Amino acid sequence: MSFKKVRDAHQTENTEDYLELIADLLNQHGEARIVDIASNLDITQATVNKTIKRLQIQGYIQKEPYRSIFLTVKGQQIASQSKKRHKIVFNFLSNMGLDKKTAESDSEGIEHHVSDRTLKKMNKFNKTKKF
Amino acid sequence: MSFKKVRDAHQTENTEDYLELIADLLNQHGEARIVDIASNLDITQATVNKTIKRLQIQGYIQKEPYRSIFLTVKGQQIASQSKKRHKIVFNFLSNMGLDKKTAESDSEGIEHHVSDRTLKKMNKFNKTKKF
DNA sequence: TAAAAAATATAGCCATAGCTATATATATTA
DNA sequence: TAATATATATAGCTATGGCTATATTTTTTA
Repeated sequence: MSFKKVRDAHQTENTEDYLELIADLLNQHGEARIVDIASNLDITQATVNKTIKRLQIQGYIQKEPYRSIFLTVKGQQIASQSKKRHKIVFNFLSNMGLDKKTAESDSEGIEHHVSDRTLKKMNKFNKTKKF
Repeated sequence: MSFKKVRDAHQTENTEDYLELIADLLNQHGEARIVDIASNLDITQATVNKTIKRLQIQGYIQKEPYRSIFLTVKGQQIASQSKKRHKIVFNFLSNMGLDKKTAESDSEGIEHHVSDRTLKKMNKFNKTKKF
């Protein structure tokens, strides 16, 4: 076993969740606001504000004070990769016969822990219905 | 989406990893020591010591100062449930055609994010090779 | 058994992600 | 436009899990 740097992994997870959500909000509403993120993640705006600051420092997002949020190229890349992974996992779970709700909530957790190898198998199965 | 209490989830993950590992060490070597846990998890003994203290306070393990670690009934229950989940996920990934190494490392991450519903599907597939 | 080595414990540091309470800025509406 | 409502920001608190450095205890070995 090797759980090395689980802490880092968790931060990466959190980062990916934020970026994916921000991308969704931008697509759906043309803008991503702190309130929206807070309500989606079911946490307070203060917490979101703090994390947004970190994401900004780390170069994933671009933002002016009191203005809404945009993704940098770096942020967009992470968001689209995450989205892609998410979709593959979601479709795979659906193809296993799971209901939408379960497939959705499980895929949110699982997407961050699936290697490229495994993802490829899932993707192949989604397309061919065979392993 | 609902990532409610992700932080709590992460602590649960960590707890499960520790308890599962402690159970393994007890089975394999008759005792679970802080050094062993540290080397297995690739973290320092000081960190393990601190977490062990939390697990003790939370009633998962029993331990005297400078002595090795034992699981309480509560701790054993979590450990065996985790182990069971882990095995199902590992077998499922193996049955998908993934190599041992990938199946092992992916299952460690995934086991904490699989609902009972999904677990059942995996288990059924492991037994019947059908969904 | 006394010295050396190994294991455990503790103190004190950092970063993160939660929270509440409060201040400030922006947007809405009367 | 002025008042109100909404959104954002900040301060300060908690708990966690990392770390290093250092003390203490236990075990091993010379």
